[in-house]
Amino acid sequence: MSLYDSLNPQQHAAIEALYGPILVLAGAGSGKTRVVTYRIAHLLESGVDPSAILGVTFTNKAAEEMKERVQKLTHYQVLICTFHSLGAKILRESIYALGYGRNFTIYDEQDSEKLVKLCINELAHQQKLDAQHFISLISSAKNALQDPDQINPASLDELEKLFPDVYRLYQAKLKECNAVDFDDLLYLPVKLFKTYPDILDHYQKRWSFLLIDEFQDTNQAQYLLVQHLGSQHQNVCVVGDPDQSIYSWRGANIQNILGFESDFPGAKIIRLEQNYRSRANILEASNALINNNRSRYEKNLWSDRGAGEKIKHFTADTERGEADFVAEKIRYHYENHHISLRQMAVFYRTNAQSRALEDKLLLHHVPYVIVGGISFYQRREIKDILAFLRMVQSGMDFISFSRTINIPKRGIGETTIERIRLSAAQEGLSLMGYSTKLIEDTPLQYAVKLSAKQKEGLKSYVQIIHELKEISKACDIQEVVKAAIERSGYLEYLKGEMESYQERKENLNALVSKAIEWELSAMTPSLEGFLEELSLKSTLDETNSSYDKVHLMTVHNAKGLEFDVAFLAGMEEDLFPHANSRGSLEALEEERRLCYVGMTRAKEYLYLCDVRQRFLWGTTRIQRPSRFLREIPEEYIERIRPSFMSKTQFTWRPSQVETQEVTFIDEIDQTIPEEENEEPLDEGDAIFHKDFGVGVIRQIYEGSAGLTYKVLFSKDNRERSLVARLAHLKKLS
DNA sequence: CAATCCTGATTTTTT
DNA sequence: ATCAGGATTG
Repeated sequence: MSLYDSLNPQQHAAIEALYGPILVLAGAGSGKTRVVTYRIAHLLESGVDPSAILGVTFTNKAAEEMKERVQKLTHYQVLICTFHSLGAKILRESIYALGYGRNFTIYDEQDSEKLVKLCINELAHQQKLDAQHFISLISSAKNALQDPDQINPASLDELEKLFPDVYRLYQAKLKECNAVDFDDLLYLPVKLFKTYPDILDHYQKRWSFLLIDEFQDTNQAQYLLVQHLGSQHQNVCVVGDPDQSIYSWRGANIQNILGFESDFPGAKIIRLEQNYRSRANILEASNALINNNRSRYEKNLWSDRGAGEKIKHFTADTERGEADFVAEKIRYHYENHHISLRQMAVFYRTNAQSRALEDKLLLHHVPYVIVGGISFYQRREIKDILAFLRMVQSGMDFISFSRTINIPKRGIGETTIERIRLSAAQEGLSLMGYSTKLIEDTPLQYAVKLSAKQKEGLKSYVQIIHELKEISKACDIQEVVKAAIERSGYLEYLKGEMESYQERKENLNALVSKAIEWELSAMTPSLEGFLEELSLKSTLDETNSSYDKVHLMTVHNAKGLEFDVAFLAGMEEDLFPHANSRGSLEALEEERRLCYVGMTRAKEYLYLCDVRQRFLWGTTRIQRPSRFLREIPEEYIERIRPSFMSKTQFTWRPSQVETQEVTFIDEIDQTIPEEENEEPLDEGDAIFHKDFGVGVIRQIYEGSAGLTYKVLFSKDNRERSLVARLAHLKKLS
């Protein structure tokens, strides 16, 4: 079999044993994805039915990548999905046994929070309780598979006394809305399997070969899901690396990887220890770092890719200096090593750090893309339209009802909404069913009194939903989405807020495009399926990834990726390791694993940066270098002085780079003579900038590159420093 | 009772 | 800035 010749003996062993449980301990860069895809290929070659194979990953990105690679290798379609979409799939088919309808809605955190607040208000009357806190309590309870009755009251403090009641009511309300939350997607299937062995049996027979990726990040519910599905046939292959477990705060349990051996007796254990990714300097430095963790299984990753360059460590004065350094080094590698920008990445611990980096990259004309930043689907306008669509789908979904009923303004406020909810429940009707009766003047035992205006409004609302329902029966998804935007009068409603109208409108257009795209790609397109997909995907796919851009992301987001050049920014105490890990050895060790993940992403060049002074949490703080810097032996590190700072700063632009911001680069490059800026600008002036929109000048000062404006732009609330002679600023009013 | 205006907090990581 | 929560107004 020539296909497998390229594998090393350990990889080979992981692929050969088709039956029985296997635990693959795959170190960073040891060809894990390769093993999984080849294993699937081998299964198919041995005559296993493609529909009998189930691959489970942690992220959508990983699932898609693996699906694609299997498709390329074998030309078969194999079911590979995330834990959450697997849960959704199982529930769509079998949730009726738990008393929900199969067209249930999936609530995101915002939706859940609203519901939790309702519960708290109902139970705790005047008392003010922290909804966020209760949400996390509910989430951990579900991850630990605890029902409200199983909560130990002794473990609760004074403010948490009501927790079991809130949890119980919350769960009841979810059911009333025919909705499930994120955690339910794991929790309910396990419950289903426990209660109904025949349903479990069905799934055990359906998927007789399981492959689980990133096993170190599974929580209790996910683990039990795997255990249930695999307990009969035992054909379970799990792949993971305990050193890369970085989601314990979400309930991930490293012990799962240990427990595997006892739950699946006779499991074959295979270690992949050859790293094909990084240069030895990078790999050995990472090994040295992770060795500082006390609770850890010995492992020795090695690389034969040669020592490579030493890791560079740079200390900047401020976060702007740090960003300048990053931009400069990106330029250096791009020009001298001809490394494409997409092969370079900047990692940071917290999302907030991206601001300074973005500013400087823009200034230096370095094309970049932020991976997994602000979520597209969490934007208000998107959520509003989706809520309309959910009402079409279900009619019981209170959260979506209360979100949309007063859009546009119909004079129906919170109080009326709550009354409708209550009365509908008392009548035993769905929200839509009750509303229909109400406007038809059908005699009701519990009728909500409405003013003429409210009644008129409710009438038009019900009519819109009915119309959309008709359209959804007859038309494509994209037509329904378009209709939801048009019939609801949403654009007119948006015009009330002139500020962001254009942007929001564009987002809605993007939603329509997404619907078109989805229709083309899905095998059996349905509105239900479309909504489900959107609920489970937090970010809009970067379809423009064909552009050559530097990738910016949090270290968490970097897992599973690799780059020729990687920067770890903000290597400072209280930032990385994060302040919240102070005093907890476990949390600190997780930070260290996170740092390990970040470092091992780099193939050729790795930069670690820290800053003496950083604007953080509202103030400028003096920062100390991260302990992680000290934990890396000197021999692997080269310290860099800030002497490189040349005046080339503002002149570089990637020459053959194809970017979306072509116009931006071209325009900003034509330096305008200063006298053309006829209107003198002052601090406090409102200005308009071609690329950033409206802003206010916060400060004018003499910077290293000349007169500089510090401008706060309202579009994204970011402060950017603009060199006066390059900036196109028009004074407003 | 709804709509509008004001205040204060906001930043760890995410399916 | 934006969002949520609270007070005020109509």
